[in-house]
Amino acid sequence: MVDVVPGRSPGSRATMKDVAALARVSLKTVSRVVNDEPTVNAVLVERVRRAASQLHYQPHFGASALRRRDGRSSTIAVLLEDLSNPFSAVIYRAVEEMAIARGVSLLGGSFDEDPQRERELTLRMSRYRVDGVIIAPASRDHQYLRQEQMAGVPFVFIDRPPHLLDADAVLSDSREGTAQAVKHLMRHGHQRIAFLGDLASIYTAEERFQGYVDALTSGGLSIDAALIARDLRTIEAAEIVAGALLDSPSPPTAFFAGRNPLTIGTVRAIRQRGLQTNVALVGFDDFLLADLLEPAITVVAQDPVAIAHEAATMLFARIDGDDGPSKKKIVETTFISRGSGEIRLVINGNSR
Amino acid sequence: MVDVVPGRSPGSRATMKDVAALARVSLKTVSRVVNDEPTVNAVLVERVRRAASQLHYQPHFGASALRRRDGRSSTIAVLLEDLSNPFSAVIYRAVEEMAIARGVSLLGGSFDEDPQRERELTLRMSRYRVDGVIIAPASRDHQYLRQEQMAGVPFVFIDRPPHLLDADAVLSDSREGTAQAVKHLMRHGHQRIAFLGDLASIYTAEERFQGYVDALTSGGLSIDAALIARDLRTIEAAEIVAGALLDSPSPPTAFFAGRNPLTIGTVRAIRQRGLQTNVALVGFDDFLLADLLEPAITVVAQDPVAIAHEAATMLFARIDGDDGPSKKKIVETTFISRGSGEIRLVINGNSR
DNA sequence: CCTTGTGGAGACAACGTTATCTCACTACGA
DNA sequence: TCGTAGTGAGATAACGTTGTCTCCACAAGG
Repeated sequence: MVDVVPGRSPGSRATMKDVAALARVSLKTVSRVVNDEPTVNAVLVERVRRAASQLHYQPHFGASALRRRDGRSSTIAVLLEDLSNPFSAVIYRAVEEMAIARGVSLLGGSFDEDPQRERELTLRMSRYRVDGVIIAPASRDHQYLRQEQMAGVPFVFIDRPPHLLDADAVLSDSREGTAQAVKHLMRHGHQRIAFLGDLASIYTAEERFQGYVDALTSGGLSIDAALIARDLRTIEAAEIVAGALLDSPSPPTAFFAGRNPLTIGTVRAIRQRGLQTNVALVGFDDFLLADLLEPAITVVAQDPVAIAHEAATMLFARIDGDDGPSKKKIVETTFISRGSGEIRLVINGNSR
Repeated sequence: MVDVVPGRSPGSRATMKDVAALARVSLKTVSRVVNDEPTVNAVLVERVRRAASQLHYQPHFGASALRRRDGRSSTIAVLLEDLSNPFSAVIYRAVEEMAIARGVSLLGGSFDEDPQRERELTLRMSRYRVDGVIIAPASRDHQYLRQEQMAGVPFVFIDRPPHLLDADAVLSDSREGTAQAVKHLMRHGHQRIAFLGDLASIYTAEERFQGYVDALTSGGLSIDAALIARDLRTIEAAEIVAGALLDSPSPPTAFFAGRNPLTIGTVRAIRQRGLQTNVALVGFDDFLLADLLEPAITVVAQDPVAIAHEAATMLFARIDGDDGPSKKKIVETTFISRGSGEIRLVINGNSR
């Protein structure tokens, strides 16, 4: 069986014109059939269908969008911190699930906490005429998106709110979640609680730090700068810093780690020193296998699937014409006790 | 400061025509400036640039591609098993890095091992007129892509080869990697080695099973169907099956798990029974924290970044006109000993 | 002086599709 | 018999761009 179709040369595709010629109808009739318009005679519909399939006709979304009144590209952009990290990846996937039900495809991109890359990628998306954008921004100035909004592109911010821009947002309650976790450690007798955080320029990192401060302050503890390490990005950096803290003359008795890699780095540092049954640890964000470590790791879990569903729902509502005032949705965090966060302060061999 | 631009209403965008009018030049001159053609007077270039920026002009990729001779959409499709699993996510991200350097954006999609979804998503991509496709297929019949290839769309298969289609491929050496791992277990005295694998319909799952058979056969051991469990997809399923095996009258003394979730499920089953120092385990595919479990998990590691780089390089070469015969590239796996795979067979309390 | 060449810029058509208008034909009532 | 409404289908223009052709101004050469 030879898969060659008369009149088509390799490297080119059949167009409506070709289908129309083969089916002996006008271009417009093919268009009507392709778009399932009901005003076409059944005989012609059948003839067009047959011709289209014989020529392997695939409609050209771009050309169609160009001409259509609504101009929709059936495409949205999903721009996240790093598609290879689980938090971003799960969000992408959850949005994909909702988009596919609508026949919409996703243009995905990663910012890597680089504000310039955010700007370039996001503006680039407008060249594709995406119907909307879900964005976890790296920058803290989103005025440059005003023009895009005015051109009719809806934006939904996730994980981090818009700055200097009025737009929808879906956020986790990082501050409250962190405060709960730190208070939990305090209830277990800890007073020297170290904080490991990501870049202070990142909204969520700052929120978590504020939650830490909130908890200590509300418990009457003072903030000890020697126990605070910020701007940590990698497992390795956290491992080094946590190790240095543990080796210091007055080490912390508990850690709060503001992000997965920092939690893991801290686990490594604690393990290396054989302190895993003495030093408490709570991490922000759950991770696979947290329950299989010994002790299992207590965490403040986010719900990336819920965040993604909320964001996609908001975005599609906007695309469908919702022009009400911008909304802000907070998704609660969940505290999961597993052991590492329940280690009590031990002084001279006695549990307090 | 009001961000209103004369003549533009909300919901619409400036076009070249608008820019041309404002700059008092012809449409074509704007096109030349936008495309950096050198034959435009510097004064006009400046005037056009100013007008474009004043109107927040963003070129329309779609319209441009429609008209241009090459018809390139500056878009490729990256279609994987599940963007939310680390293997797929890392591949996506590595491709993204290479694409961004070329000014190409990614349309990403997940198949979830559903052949029909593969077909729908992939053909859908041709409606977007993507310049090329990287695909980790779910089906084992890719004849339906012939027409796409003939229309000039290059395909690069990763992780799994094309079937009934001539196309480039980048694969891991699953069979050899597995055989090595199973022989490693045999060298540590094991004769009853269980195999846990994914859907037999999946190419890599079948390859790994064959590697297992290769190793046993070459070592003179017989294949015991009671030790083989296939078509397992989830952590939970693996946990149940591994548990049942361990509880059986003649349990395996070692496990080979053919995929991350199966490895993790097996770890859980072994742990629950307190057998972690008695039963050996090697998993296919490395995972974060494998080294922090006790014992740490020995694995056959793949190199998703290398796979992605190879695939993207091949794809872009094709897009740039390489029309040589199809290529097949094998990326080697790496055996990483961490402890769980080095547990020796113990009989009556004596190490053999 | 005229011819020829050159470089810069505009006019126009076309990419593949859809919106709108028009027209031919049928059916039906007066 | 004719007019009228309704229906199905084609002709044409347009979406925002770029390829091609043309034209004009100016310079250089004879």
